[in-house]
Amino acid sequence: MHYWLMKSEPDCFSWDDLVDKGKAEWDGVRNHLAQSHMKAMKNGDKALFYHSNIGLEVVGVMSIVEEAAPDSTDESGRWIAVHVAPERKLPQPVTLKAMKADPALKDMVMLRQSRLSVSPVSEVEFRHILALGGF
DNA sequence: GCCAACGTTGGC
DNA sequence: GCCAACGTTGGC
Repeated sequence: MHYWLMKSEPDCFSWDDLVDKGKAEWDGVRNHLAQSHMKAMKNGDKALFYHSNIGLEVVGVMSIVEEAAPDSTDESGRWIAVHVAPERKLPQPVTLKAMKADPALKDMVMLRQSRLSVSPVSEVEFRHILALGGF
């Protein structure tokens, strides 16, 4: 089992949008490193859903329900997407500020490479964020 | 193959 | 609205 963090701008696609849909294609990722992370995802892996630009916080946990397949929004055939489903909403969102201030999270890939929209999270980091979020 | 110019992302 | 980081493009 591996853990990930995936960013979305909530005015484009939010946690509530994902809950409404029940399952969604995580499409539109056009960065090779982010793509390689998505290709490494396995069914059952967990991913943190992070709201970028507006909110700036981790709001919930998703699971990967379909592994990498061609991105339906891509006509070139070069890009892939995975499908995700909501698992649980965090009782308390975990803000970027809180993550930056926490020594236990100082090595998080998303903090080191802020522009990367899909990044790996260690199991320790994942559990720590869930604890901060009220689990 | 290098590098300057430019575009995009994302935090502030 | 600005700017830093970083990816991409195109001229040489």
